[in-house]
Amino acid sequence: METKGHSNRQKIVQAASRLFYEHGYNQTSFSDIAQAAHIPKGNFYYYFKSKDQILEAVVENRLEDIRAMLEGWERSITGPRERLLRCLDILRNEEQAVVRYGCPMGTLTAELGKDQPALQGQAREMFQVFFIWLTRQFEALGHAGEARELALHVLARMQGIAAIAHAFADLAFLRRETAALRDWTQNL
Amino acid sequence: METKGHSNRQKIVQAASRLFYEHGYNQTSFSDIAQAAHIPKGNFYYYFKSKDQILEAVVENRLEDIRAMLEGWERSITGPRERLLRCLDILRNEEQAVVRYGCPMGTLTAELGKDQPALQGQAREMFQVFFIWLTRQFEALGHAGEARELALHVLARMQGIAAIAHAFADLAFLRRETAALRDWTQNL
DNA sequence: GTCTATAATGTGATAGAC
DNA sequence: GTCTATCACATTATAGAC
Repeated sequence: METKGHSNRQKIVQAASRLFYEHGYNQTSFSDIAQAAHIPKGNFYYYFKSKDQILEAVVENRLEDIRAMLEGWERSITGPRERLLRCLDILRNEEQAVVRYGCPMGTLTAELGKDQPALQGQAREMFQVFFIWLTRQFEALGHAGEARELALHVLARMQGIAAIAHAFADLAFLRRETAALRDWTQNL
Repeated sequence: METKGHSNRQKIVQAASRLFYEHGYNQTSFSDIAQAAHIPKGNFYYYFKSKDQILEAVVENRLEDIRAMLEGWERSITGPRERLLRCLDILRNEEQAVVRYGCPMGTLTAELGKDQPALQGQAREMFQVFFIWLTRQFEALGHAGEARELALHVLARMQGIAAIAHAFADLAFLRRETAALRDWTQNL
């Protein structure tokens, strides 16, 4: 339970999370993280025994953020359709980052899925949290029988938008396709 | 012009292409490639001066394959709609590999897009070739005014399917969503 | 808890004999 | 053209002083 944690530990996790997103997990070295977090290299084996464990902490940290965000929407947004639309807005709100670095969940999961199955299992959990939340929204919308299929469909559409927007660095495409996905959700 | 090339050079390119796909570019070392190609490490600086140049050759090799495939369809398949459907079939034909390793173009472009812009430019060319070909099919289908948008839409849908199928190792999802994309194409 | 020094390994790359 | 030996460097990781 690292609910709070020491300031140093938090600094490491946040620096690592950013670097993993911007440069990828394998391309980020201990030295990179230490430098970005302003922590001497050797010191941070006090907090983490291996690079794997930093990723674990990073994913755990992101999961907490995602869960807090989704639970916040459950409380602050009344209808399931409005909640779904709010979810799609992520792409627009993060459009600069998406065009530059892709989707933080998608690119990490893809990278680890190649040959680090244990680590990918961790990363996939982020998708799982979204999947469960989306499924609940579609059920509330009256699509109980196909809620899981619709949830995966939306996840895939969002991943595709992020992937192509990133590949072509195409902001207009991201906006256009996000709008189309909003329309699809409206007319569902 | 390495149309044919020495047997050794071809062995290196093919081994590297497979390893880049299965383990990622950054996670594949010179030693890995040398071992897989049964070529002594030192020897292959005779063929390539750097790791970048191997990637360049790999992408060039894949581009030739892609172009040959698309041109083959132009000759062997009469209607543009049938050609589009044939293109979607890639996902089904490669379903095992997609579930295991994701899309060869998408995962490579995503990896390099993080912080190797020069190399990403190479990889993106593969998407570009598909994009141009798809655009031509939609024009032939009578959608000249929105052919480019439709082409990118299809690319994104395919990328999304591959990404989620890979993330969840979900073969049923891949088949279901590919079928849905086929329907979309049929009714266009 | 914090930091320095350094070990052990693997990396991309080179020189030069055959 | 082919292969051996090896370089310089960066990497993850550890031991131990403070």
